[in-house]
Amino acid sequence: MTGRSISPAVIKRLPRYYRYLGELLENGVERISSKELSNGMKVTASQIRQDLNNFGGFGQQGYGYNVEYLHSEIGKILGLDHIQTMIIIGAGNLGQALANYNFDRIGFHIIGIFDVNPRLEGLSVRGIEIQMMDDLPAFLEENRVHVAALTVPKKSARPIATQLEELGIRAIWNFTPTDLHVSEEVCVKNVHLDESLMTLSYNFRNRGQEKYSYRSYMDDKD
Amino acid sequence: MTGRSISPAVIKRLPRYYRYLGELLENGVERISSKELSNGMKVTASQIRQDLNNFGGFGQQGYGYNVEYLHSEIGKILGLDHIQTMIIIGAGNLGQALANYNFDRIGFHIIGIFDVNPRLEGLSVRGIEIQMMDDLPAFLEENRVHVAALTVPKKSARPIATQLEELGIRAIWNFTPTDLHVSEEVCVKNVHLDESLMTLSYNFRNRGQEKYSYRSYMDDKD
DNA sequence: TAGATTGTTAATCGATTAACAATC
DNA sequence: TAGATTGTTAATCGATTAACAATC
Repeated sequence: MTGRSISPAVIKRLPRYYRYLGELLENGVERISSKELSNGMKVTASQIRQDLNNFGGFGQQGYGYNVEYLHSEIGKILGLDHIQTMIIIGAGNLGQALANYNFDRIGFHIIGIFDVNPRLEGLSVRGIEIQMMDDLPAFLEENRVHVAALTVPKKSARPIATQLEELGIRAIWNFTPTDLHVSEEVCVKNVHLDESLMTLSYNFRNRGQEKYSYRSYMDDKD
Repeated sequence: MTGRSISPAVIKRLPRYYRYLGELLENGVERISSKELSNGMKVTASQIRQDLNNFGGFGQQGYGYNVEYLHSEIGKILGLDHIQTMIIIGAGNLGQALANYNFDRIGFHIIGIFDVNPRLEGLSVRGIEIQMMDDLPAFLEENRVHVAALTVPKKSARPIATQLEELGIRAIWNFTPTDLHVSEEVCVKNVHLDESLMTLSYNFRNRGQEKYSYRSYMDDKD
């Protein structure tokens, strides 16, 4: 369980498994085989078994997988089994939209929103008061923060990322349309909306040219 | 230029090339070699040359690439060389945030916002009046729409996607945390925020375990 | 026990990297 | 011309799929 590191391709599929299993759970499905999962998710059964076996065997020969158990195990792998805290840096439209999104559902609790605009000071979003960036260092002294979502204007993205790193933040969810320059210590996950839209544009304009394949699912639609 | 279809892995990298070249352009850089690009973008020079050669040769031996030319050619490949229209379905926080995001910058012009909530009727976001879903069919008769961004609640996502398909929409930018069931005719690009956050969570909790590699850039940080 | 389905090894496929001849 | 750097072919690497023995 220690040495080998898991391929990013595998990691990227786990949340989708997790979500699908969650839906099965809601529908009262107790057990499922890799073959059935394969049909429902448009992934090969072989890949599902390979993926899961990176983390140990969760199934049983002749039976398949227990939905509830598998769901909770994948949740553990993804770190969803305990509450993590998040702050939002940048209280603009996107920042406020994130604050209103229910990430508690997957174990992420938003405990602070920060901005530089004094006109926003004291306003609340979903019961969380917007604070000034100057207050951030003190806030981080008092509160353990796992993830910072970055929704500031492009031009302030890099300096603020540097500041966050200096303040000890080790995971940044980056919504700014730029690449951040932080040390290898800091995990960055980009949500580049413009790039996402551009690939949709490409696929839209060249649609019909791809030969259909199972594999294309994740590549094309994500 | 016709037959072979381009790998999704290549397509996914194009927007990032485009963005980086745009920055070089702003900084007045006229020419660049694949080696220099490689250094700046943390991708191998070999990969850059391979990627570009899927679309024909944009460079010149002994010289490298003309930044402006390459930027504009990639823009054409991605369909950014002419204005495309977009509507937003769901005028909640996320929908409004998208309406306020400047996608005109990359050639996408938002021409309509729709919702089912009558209390939103007549309100404007960035000068665009929110219309009722009932008005959508008539609107689509009058206006050519290339892309529909879907920012409705999870439970209405699938029926609305079906409706959009029936109304002739052929590209959906899906922000709902679910997979849509539409025909192969319709291009779907998912922005699954919850899944994105989950992979960040995984990487954050297992940080330091990956061996560093060039390749990991796109996989880890996107 | 017989049937089903996993866990896992082997085969295939595709994507990345390396190398180098072509050529500006 | 000599040097630089592309376009492209070949080699490597990794990820997906297939197959099957293990076993519930």
